[in-house]
Amino acid sequence: MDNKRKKLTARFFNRRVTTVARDLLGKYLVRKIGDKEMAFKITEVESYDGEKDLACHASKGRTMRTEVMYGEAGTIYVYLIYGMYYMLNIVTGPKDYPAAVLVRGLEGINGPGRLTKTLAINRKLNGLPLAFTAGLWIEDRGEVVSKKDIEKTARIGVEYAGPIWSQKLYRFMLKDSRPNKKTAKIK
DNA sequence: TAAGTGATCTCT
DNA sequence: GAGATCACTTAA
Repeated sequence: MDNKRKKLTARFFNRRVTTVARDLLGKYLVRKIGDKEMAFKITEVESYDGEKDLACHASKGRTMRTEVMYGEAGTIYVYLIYGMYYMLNIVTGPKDYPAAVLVRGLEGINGPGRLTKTLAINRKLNGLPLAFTAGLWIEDRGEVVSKKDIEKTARIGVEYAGPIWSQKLYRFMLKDSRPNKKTAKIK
């Protein structure tokens, strides 16, 4: 194994969700399908932190759908939204504490819906541990991300969570790989 | 800017 | 069982 490529373990994910989210920037998401391997740098993430976070699915309590979020750190949480798009999340924090990092953007791929389409991520991965066996894992390739390269903003599409939670700076992105967005309209 | 899409949750 | 909701994308 190449010593520049360190696979992130459950220990990495078993920390505060915002810390994990920030640290995931600059890491590589690796997807292996058959003999083919793809790797993309993570450029944008959001964190969802516990039942108290009204933007978090688990804010309504434990259900069949959210059960995965209560699981072990490093578990893959995939769900379908708007009837068309899969979202990729990584469960963080201790067991029985529902928190997860939503992977929103990779280098060259903007938008969480397109991300999962490109990487062929679907419901079959839901609940699996982030590992070689699932064909999906995250590597540290030795790239250093300094604090000033990280931009913190409010999360997207969570206005229903109310002013307090929708304004939390739980979204992290790399400045230098910022996608060509139209002028950000943050109201 | 509008609309499509289907799983999930909440009420009867 | 029925209806509302939703963390997005694409095409005009």
